[in-house]
Order: sequence, then C-alpha cells, then structure tokens
Amino acid sequence: MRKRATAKEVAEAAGVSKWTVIRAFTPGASITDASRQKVLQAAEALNYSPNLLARSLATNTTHQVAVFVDDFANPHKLPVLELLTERLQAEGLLTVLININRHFDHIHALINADQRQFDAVILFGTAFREETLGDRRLGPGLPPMFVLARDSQIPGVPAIACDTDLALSEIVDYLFHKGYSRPGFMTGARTLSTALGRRRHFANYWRQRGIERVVELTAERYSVQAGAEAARIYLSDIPPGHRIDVLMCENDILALGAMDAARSEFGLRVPQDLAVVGFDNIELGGVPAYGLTSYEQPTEEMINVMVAMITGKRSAEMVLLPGSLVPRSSA
Amino acid sequence: MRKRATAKEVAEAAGVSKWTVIRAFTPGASITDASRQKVLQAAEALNYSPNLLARSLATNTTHQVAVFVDDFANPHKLPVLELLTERLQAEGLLTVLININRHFDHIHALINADQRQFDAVILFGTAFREETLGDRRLGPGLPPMFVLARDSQIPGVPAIACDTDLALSEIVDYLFHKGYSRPGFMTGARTLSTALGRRRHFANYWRQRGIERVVELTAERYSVQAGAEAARIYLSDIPPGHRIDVLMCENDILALGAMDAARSEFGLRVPQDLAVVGFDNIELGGVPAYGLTSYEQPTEEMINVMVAMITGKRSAEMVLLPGSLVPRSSA
DNA sequence: ACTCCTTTTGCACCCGGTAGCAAGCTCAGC
DNA sequence: GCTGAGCTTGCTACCGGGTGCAAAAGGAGT
Repeated sequence: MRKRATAKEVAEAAGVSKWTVIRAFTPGASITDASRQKVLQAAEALNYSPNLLARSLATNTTHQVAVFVDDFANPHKLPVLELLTERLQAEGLLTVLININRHFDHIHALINADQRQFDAVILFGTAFREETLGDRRLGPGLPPMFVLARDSQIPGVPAIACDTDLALSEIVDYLFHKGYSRPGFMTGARTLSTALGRRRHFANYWRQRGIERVVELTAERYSVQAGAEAARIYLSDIPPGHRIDVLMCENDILALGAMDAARSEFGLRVPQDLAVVGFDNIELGGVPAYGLTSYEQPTEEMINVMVAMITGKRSAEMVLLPGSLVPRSSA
Repeated sequence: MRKRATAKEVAEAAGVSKWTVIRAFTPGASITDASRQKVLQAAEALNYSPNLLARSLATNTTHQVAVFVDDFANPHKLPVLELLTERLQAEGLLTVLININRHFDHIHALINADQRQFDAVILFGTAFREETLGDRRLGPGLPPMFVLARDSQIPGVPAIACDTDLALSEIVDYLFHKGYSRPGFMTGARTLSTALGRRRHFANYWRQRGIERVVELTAERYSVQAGAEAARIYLSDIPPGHRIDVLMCENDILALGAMDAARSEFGLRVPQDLAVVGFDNIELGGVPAYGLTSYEQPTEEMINVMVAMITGKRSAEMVLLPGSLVPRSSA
C-alpha cells in the first residue's frame, strides 16, 4: 500500500508512451481527443493523478506558500488565516503554517523555506528585523517575501498593511470630538519600531489638537493578562482625578484585559471613568459584555492585494490600505 | 537570482564526486572526516544546502503534515495550532494548513495531500463523514490520517481526543451537586454523530440521577451570534418559571453568546437565573466579564500522543484522554 | 613486500515528472 | 501520386537528489 500509479504505468495500460499520458493531463497540450480519452480511461482505472512533488522539482514551482506567525495569542489571527488560506487555495496555492519561536527562528524558517522551494514567504505580523536578511547563512535567492498586517520598511520586502497613520488620525479625531483630553497608550512588550511608531503617531495627533501629554503604558506580552496587569500597575499608581480618561491599546486583547482590570478591580465604569479603545476589532470585542470601540483592518483587501502580488498579477510594492473605525460603547 | 547551488557544483568545488557531497550531509554516512570537512567548507562557500524537494522525491517522505480545519470561528483552534506546529516542527515536520470549505472539500484536499505525498493528514475537528473515504476518486494508499480533538469511529482513522463521556459525567456530576435540575443542551448546527453523541451522554447522566427531561437548543453555526440567537429563541418562547436552570453548550463560543443574550436581552443573572457551561476553556471565557465554567481538553497530551503516532514512535490507535473541569462563576 | 579485510569512493540507475527537438502521421493543394 | 504544412507522438536530456553495488584505497598482520 501507499503506492501511487505513475505515468509510465498508465502509459502501458493505455498502449501509449508516458509523454502522451503527461499531455493528457496538461491543459492545452497537443494531443488528439482519441488518445486523451484512452489515457484518461486508463488513468481512472489505475487511479492515477500526477505526482506534484516530481512536478515541482521539474518546474521549480511548488504552489506552496509559507506563512510565518510568532504570536498566537491574538484571536484576530484566526479569521485572517481563514481568509488567507481560502484565497491562496483559490489560486491553487497551499499554505504552510510556520511557528516562529525560540527553537525555530526566522533564519531557520527561511532556510527551510528556501530548501523546500516555496513560492513565497508571508511574514504575518512577525517581529522580523531587517538585519536578519543580512545573515550569512541565508545567501541570495530566497523566495519572494511579503509582510502582512504590519508596516515595515525593509527594502525588497514589501508590506501590505493597514494605514495605521490614517487609523490613528481617525481614532484621535473621534476621541477628541467625544471630549476626551487625557489620553494614554498601551503597547505590547515588543519594542518594535512599528509599535513605537504607532504610539508616536497617536501622540502627534493629540499634539496637533493642543494636547501634549500622552501617558505610556507597557504590557509585557500581547495577552489579556498582560493588558490587565499593565492597567493594574497604572491604576494602582495614579489616584483617581489624576488619571487618563481614555486608553488606546495596541490591540483588542490588551484592551479587553485593561477593561477587565479597570472595571472589576478598580470599580471604574467604562467609558464614564475610563474609555478604552482597541485595534483589530476581534469578534469578542463586540459582545455586549465589552462593547469595545475598535478599528478594523481591511483584511480582505490586504489579502487580495498580497495574493495578487504572489501570483504575479500585481507588482510587489508596499501598499497601505484604509481601515475603518468601529465605535461601540467603550469610548 | 533564485538559483541554488547543487551537490554537483559543490562536488566540483571540493574536488570530489557528488555522492561524497551527499554523504557529507547524511548523518552516519561512511565518509572520512577529511573529505567531510572539505565538502562542508565548499558547501559553505557556495551557500549550499540540500534541496528538500528532490530529497522528498527520492526518499518518498516529505516531512510535511497536512492539517485540515473547517471551522475557524472557534478561537480555541489558535492555541492548539500553536502547540501543534511547535511539536511537529520539533520533529522536523512542517504543517500545511488546509482550509476545508465549499470550494475545497475533504475529497479535493485528500487527493491533493496524496499528490503531494504528505506524511500524514490530521483532521482537526472537521466534519468528516466516513462515506468520504469510500469515494472512488480517492483510491487506496492515502497518507495516514488522524482525527484530532473529536471522537470518531472511522476504521483506520484513529481519533485522539478528549474523553467526552468522562467529561460530561464530571460536568453533570458537578451541576447536579450544585443543585441544578432543569438542564438544557445547545449543539452547533452540524448534525454530526459526535455532537449528537455528546448530547446523548449528557442526557444519560441526568437520567441516571433521575432527571428525564433535557431541553435541546440548536444553534445554526458555531459562533457567538448563533449561540445568542439560539438562546434568544428559547428564552422568547418559554416564560420565566418554565425555563431550564442550567445550559450546557457544545463549546465556549456558543456559551458566551448564550450568556450575552440571557443577560443583556432578558435581564437574567448568571448563574442565579440561568447557569451556563461551555467546553474548550478558551482564554476569553475566563475574564471577569464572563467567568465561564468550562471544560479543558488535554491539548498538550493529545498532541504529544498524536505526534508520536505520526513519527511512528507509538502505534496508531484511538486514544481518549481525560480533561479537567474548570469551575468559575457561571455555574 | 604481500595478503586479506575494512572502509571509502565512484558509478549506474532510480524517484516521477517536464522541456524541446525530431520523426511520423494526416491531409490539403496541385 | 507527390509535396509540404501542421498536428501528434516518441525520444533524449534534465530537475537534484538517493540507493546499492563494485572498484579503489587504507591499514593490520605476517
């Protein structure tokens, strides 16, 4: 068992050469209807289908795309993965999900992706540093790479992401007109330029409205607990009356944790005592228990654009797409 | 660009034959230290690493495992995927995430998995029907298949899952001793034998305690909205006083939806007016806003066992592992 | 120096396809 | 009946490694 029929076997059964068998399975190949029928019949009898491994070796395209992920704590990843796999599959591409962690870092994953000749590598929100590309072990000729859902300026690695500058402008605009004036911003642990860039944009837009002071909170990780902990530290430190009146969190997960801590540990009402805003618009942020105001990334458009680049229907270059504010009760 | 060095090129550079190069990269091969060093040096200079595609073709093992998923609505999938990819990668296996949906069903995915010679196929909680295996298009000799996190009786396809019978026994035991006596059970839409089996077990255990009537609620899908809708329909239909006093849901997602509807639309207190129990113990169920009593599957053990089967360190057979009740405020 | 045995190395062939050329065939036009 | 264009078909060579065997090299013992 575990034995597949080969083109040669089908050829013998059909009384033709193996190349005719191959042609029968190649759309648009030069072959008469008669022989194609003969071959297809024999193929069906033997349950033949082409071995894609051998095909990949010969054609130098695997129709497989690697997706690197290093943060599984954010449930937002799941619907994006769903859409991504669906769109890739619609283009005949399979998705290899690679978990980037201490034991399997970007370098290893990239070498592996190269050895397996993947058609593309998608850095799905991973903490990827430009220096990594300079590593001697990598060599030239890696598969084309794309950064998804994170802004990045790495040359040769185009980012397809939400326009966070625009997003923060819209958010600050909204909050300012709601009357908030003492803003805070919570980042996740990673001191990535992109996270810090977001905070800087946030502060800039408040400054444009005459508000200079933006309190900075920092969570250890991207998790509900870490968000709660960061909020807890701040709220324990600062007495009521001196506190911020609106807290923007780098993602919904942190925001939910912060809301929990504020409400259940400090008895604060949201949004009256403390308004909270997240980012990603995860499904659970929308439930009545939270009503989290958030910002939705243009997931579908980002994926469409990126898949078009992967399949070569569009030139590979950085694209920032506008998302949309989702106002709910929390701010 | 996009050009990799081959064993032949390294051989020429090192002044040996290509087979010696291959041996240098084969652990335990018969080769002198001197030539191995010579080869490795040349390989490093040329940035050579073996082409895994060619290797797979020759050795008939790809070190790739397909994971089929058809329900991305449950955030529980994400931490499991994280652990699964990590453990597989630790064994040198990559994970191909395949989205089973209308356009790409089990049959297509299995044919594809076969054509790509994957080492194994994991049905991760998918709605797989036994008849599918009988499909003519499939033929014999598919990769070994495993059902993860769902009980299944398909011959030749061992399930590695949580012992739901035991789980429901523990849950009913707990609820009974808490004094609940008018139970309800909410299933997701899929009329899978396994979902119905769960409900049957649930009912059985109540019956053993002298309670015959178990109300059945059915959600359209597995989503917060569907859970809320199913609860809404029931609560609108049945006046207070005639209602169930505890609702067990097939998973946490449904449970959260049901809690939302009960609390914010019908003003019910949880657990005083209606207790709610879920399944999976997702991270967000544990936040103060919900405090959802749930049941945690032995994810790590299940994955360890299954990976051991895939790598051949353990014989492939059905394994049911005990999980653990996580009591919180909702019941 | 000469066996004899063990280790190392090279080789033909294989994995299952694909590419491109050349021979074979069909059929129109004369 | 002959020629030549155009479609079919078969063939050689190749993708980049792996396998098992035979030849070559190395080393011990006499």
